[in-house]
This record gives sequence, C-alpha cells and structure tokens, in this order.
Amino acid sequence: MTEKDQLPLALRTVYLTLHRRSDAVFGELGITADQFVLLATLAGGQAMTQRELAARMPSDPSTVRAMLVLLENQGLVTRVAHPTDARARIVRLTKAGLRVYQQAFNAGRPLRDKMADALSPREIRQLMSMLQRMTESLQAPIPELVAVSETSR
Amino acid sequence: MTEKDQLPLALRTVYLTLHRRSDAVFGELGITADQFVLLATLAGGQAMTQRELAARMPSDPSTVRAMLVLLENQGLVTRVAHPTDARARIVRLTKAGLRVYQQAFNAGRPLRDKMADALSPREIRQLMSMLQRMTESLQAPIPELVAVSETSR
DNA sequence: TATTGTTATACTCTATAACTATA
DNA sequence: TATAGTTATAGAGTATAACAATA
Repeated sequence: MTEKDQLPLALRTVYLTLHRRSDAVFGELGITADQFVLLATLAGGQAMTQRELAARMPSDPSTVRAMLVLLENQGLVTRVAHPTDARARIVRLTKAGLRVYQQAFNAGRPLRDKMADALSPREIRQLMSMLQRMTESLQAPIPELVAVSETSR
Repeated sequence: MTEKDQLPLALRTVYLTLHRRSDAVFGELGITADQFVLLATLAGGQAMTQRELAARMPSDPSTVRAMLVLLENQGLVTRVAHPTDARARIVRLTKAGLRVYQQAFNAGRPLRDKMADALSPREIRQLMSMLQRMTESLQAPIPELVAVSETSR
C-alpha cells in the first residue's frame, strides 16, 4: 500500500468533510450543497441547456433534471424554450435564485477560508493545478479498464 | 471570485469523476465505491465497532449500519458481540469479503494509476500533506459558523 | 440517425429522532 | 448520565432504459 494508493481515500475524506459542513451551512438557506453547485454553475456564466449544465457540474442529465424540478418548485430556476433548438430548454436563475446563491456564497465563506487557511497561497495554486490535471487524466479513456470490461463478457 | 473560492468546486469535480469511474469498476464485482471504502477500512486494520468504522470512513453511524446490512446480506461482513462491551458489535470481513476487497483493489489499480500519473512523486507527497491539513482544518470548529447558527435563532 | 429532454423506476447513501440496552 | 446500536422515516442524488420530439 503505497502513498499513491491512499490518494483516493484522502481525497474522499476531505471532500466528504467539506460536503457535510457545506450541507449544514446551506441547509439554513433551504438548499443542499449539491443544489448550491448547480446554482453556482448558472450564476457563473451565461444561461445554458440542461445538458451543458449537467456536463459542467459534472452530473448526469437525468440527475440534473430531478434537481431542476426541485429548484423550480422553490422558484430558484426557470426553464425556457431554446431560441433555435426546439428540443432544448434553457435554464436560468430567477431573481430569487440569484439572491439565494449570493447569500449561500457569503455564508460559505468561513468554510472556504478555513479550508484555504491550511495552505499557503503558493500551495493553493499548486493544488488547483494538480486537481485539474487529475480530473483531465481521469476523464480520458483508460485502456486497461476497457480491456477488463471487454474480456469479462 | 479568487482561486481560493474555486477550490471546493475543483475538489468536487475530481472526487465525483473518480467516484463515478470507481462505481463502474467495482460494479462488476457487485459492490459500490462507497462499499469498497468500508471494506478497505476493515481490511486495513484490526476489527472495530460500528462507531469506530463510521468515524474512520468518515460517515454517519446510521448510514454505516444501512451499508453493513447490505454487505451482511451479501456475506461480505459479519457482526459479532464485543468481548467486554455488551452494547457494541465488532465488525469483521468474512473470507468472501476479503476476497472481494482484494479483487476490487486490483481492479481499481488502473484508475488509481491514471490519477497518480498526472502528478510527479513529489507532487503526490505534497498533495497528501495538503489534503490531510485541509481535512484537519475542516474538522475543527469554525467560530464564524457557530455564530451564524446562534444568531439565527 | 443522432440528440434533447422526459418519464418510470430502483437503489444507495444520508441523516434525524425516538428508542432499548448497557456502561 | 452518557454511549452503542437499532428502528422508522424521509429525502437527495444517482443512473439506466424506453420513449417522444426534433435536428
């Protein structure tokens, strides 16, 4: 069991710890940590289709749809027809949705600060770089995994 | 929006990407990625009570119980009486549980390698150190969060 | 033919609260 | 009084497959 093999568990531990504390903070505003991520994805950029939203979160389109239904019932997002593609629907934050997002962003600051306080500014940059490279590497196809699946048929 | 504020989302993206790919790999062996973590926690050390198990995963005792029921039905873990504390139950891997864990560990190697390949050996050490510090920092009480909760009563 | 989204469905994980038994 | 575990309950996220409408 090398240090490399402990990486997934270490990653999981910090993520889940963050996720639980985030749920506690955001729960006071009536949203979950995952719903906050959805709102943040919409707040960060332009409006987008459900598929684009799912790809950025990242999550599954049907999962995102389930989340959107909940958020729509709360009046935090709306879905309107796409201007040129009649199949697609554009998701947008409502005024209330933007307000809740901003409140949640502020409410979460102590948590983000606490996490970042464990690192130097230089380490934060290095960490961001590493996380992005890890994500790209994990998203690429992995030949050995394909081989395992194929041969097990 | 500073780089520091993007850290939680970057962490989430890499964790969820890893989690999904892990689920796909472990699913061929009949277990989920979270169940693998439970098995790994038991395989890594001595037998332990459900509470100890929950603390190490980390997870909630009632969540762990639900997972243990599923794993017990699959014959992968057993729960026996604690020798000195009649309230507690000791959780142990069965022979089949150890075998499945080992198979899953091996099946997950390409994934772990792929993730680690994005980093140099030095970066892996640095990353582990950072993740551990972040976890500790997040587990400590956060005064500002307490204050928010208190004042909102 | 491929793509967007919906629907139905099912399962795992999550967590709170009330409870029993024991320390 | 505090702790270990169970039970009941509820909800959120997850994802697959079949489907309709449209590109």
